[in-house]
This record gives sequence, C-alpha cells and structure tokens, in this order.
Amino acid sequence: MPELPEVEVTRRSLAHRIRGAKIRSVRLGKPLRWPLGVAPAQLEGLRVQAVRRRGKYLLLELSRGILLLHLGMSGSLSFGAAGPAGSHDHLDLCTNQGVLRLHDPRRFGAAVWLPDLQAPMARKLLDGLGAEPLGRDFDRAGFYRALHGRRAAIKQVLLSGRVVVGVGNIYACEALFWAGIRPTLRANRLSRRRCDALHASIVQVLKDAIERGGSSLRDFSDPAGKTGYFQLDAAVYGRAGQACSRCGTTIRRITQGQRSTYYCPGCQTF
DNA sequence: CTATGGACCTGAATGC
DNA sequence: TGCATTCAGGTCCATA
Repeated sequence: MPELPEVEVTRRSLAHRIRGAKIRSVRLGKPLRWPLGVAPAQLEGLRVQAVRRRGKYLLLELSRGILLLHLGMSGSLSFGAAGPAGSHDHLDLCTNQGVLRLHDPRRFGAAVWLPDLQAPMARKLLDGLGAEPLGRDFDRAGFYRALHGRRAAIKQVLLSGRVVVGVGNIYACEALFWAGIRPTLRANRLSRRRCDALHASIVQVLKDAIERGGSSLRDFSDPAGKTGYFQLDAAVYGRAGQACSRCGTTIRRITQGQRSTYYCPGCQTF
C-alpha cells in the first residue's frame, strides 16, 4: 500500500479532475474494512467539492458530508472512463466527470461516509494522529519532545503514526538509514541532534518520493493510470543481503512488531 | 497512558 | 503440476 507519498500523488492527480463532479450512482463490491455508513442512494446528487488528505486518509468533501477513503495495503484509485468492474473493484463513484474506482485486492482499505469531522467514526480514525510531516506542525522541537516520551523502538514509534503520520514501513526504514540511526534504538534515547537529523530525513524522503510520483510501490499507478511508477530506488528497503551503496556492508533484515525492518549495520550506528 | 501481538484478506513467490 | 509456507504498502483492537 501506499504510504503518504503515494496517497498524496493520488490526491493531486485526482483533485483537479474530480472537483465539481456530481455523483450519479454508487456501486459497491465486496465489503471493505468498514461499512460505507450511508445508503449509496443517499450520495446521489451530491457534488465533490475538494479532495484533502490527513495522514494516509483521503477526504472527499461532498456537498453533504465527507467521503473518507483509505487504500490499505493494496488499494489504488482510478478516475475516468471505467470498464466493467473486476472482482477487486469495491467502490465505483459514478459522476458526470468520470468514475472514481477503488481497487483493493486485500480489502484492508476503506470507504466511509461521515456527516462531518465530529462524527464518532471520524474522531475514532482521525483523532490522535500525529503531525503532518509536510506541514507546519511538524517542528523539530515538538518531534524531540514527542520522542522523549516513548520507550518503544524508534522504528515502531514512526510506524505508529502517533508522533508523525504517513511514514510507513518503506519510508521508516529509509529515513532511519539517511539519519544513521539503528531502527531498534529506543525513541527516548535519541539525542536532540539525532532527532533533528531524523526529522530532516523524514521530510526529505517523503518529498523526494512525491516528486518521483510515488515511486515506492511496484504496482502503483496514479488515478490517471499513468505508468512509469515502478522505479523503487530504496537504499535499504527490500535489499537484505545486498551491499550498502554507501559503505558496502551487507544490509540486514530483522523483524520488529511483525514487520520487516531493513537497515545497514555499517551506516546506522546511533 | 504505553507497548505488544493478533486480526483482517488476497496474491505472488518460494520450496518440496 | 500440486500444495504448503512465507511475505507484502496498514492500523484497529484486545490485553497486559
């Protein structure tokens, strides 16, 4: 799935094309993570006013309520002329400007209509999310303070989304590599200097990935169906057993919280 | 409150 | 060829 860069690339591609679109009908496929939360017919006639993002959630502002979308591990959106729905196409939002289709083989994704951001479901999903890494609220002093209160491994704190959102398994590994920090180091053991380095690495890694069009996913394509999103040029992620391009040390894979972590023992020494 | 493991689901790759 | 095992982008939830 998409981490923040893929979601943001999706958002940018979608936003200007779907803005103002009027929903004609809604087709549901197999169940996603949660029920839609409204009868599909209730969405007919509404317009899509804007597409926002919070962490890895996309928020389609409708003329009544908000449609929250999440791509889970394997989800992607397409927008345009839609062919017949396949067995992994679980939501079609048919509009006068094209069909927004959510494709998600594993169905960890979600499509939930919310009356507003105060709704219980909205609060459950969005309250407690950490800072937006590309926003003003992600400042170095706050980052240091937040890490100071955490005893878990820094890699897992990054993945939790409670300090900073949008950093998934790939970019957590990459950011730690560029900051020279061992993934297993407890978060509250990071020096102020290392926190600053990590802060910078996170911003850098995410911005780079967005510029490349969400390069991390083998099977990622943006909603316009553009190809050329296959270049994964990770420094460590998925490269266990290979030589580090910086120092030549063999990259290792370990398991943290049931997820794979990749790191270079030669470069990541803090 | 934090930290941890399990759960959800499908498909691709690997090994015997 | 078939079948079992492992792994994959996320994150909510129960439990300690």
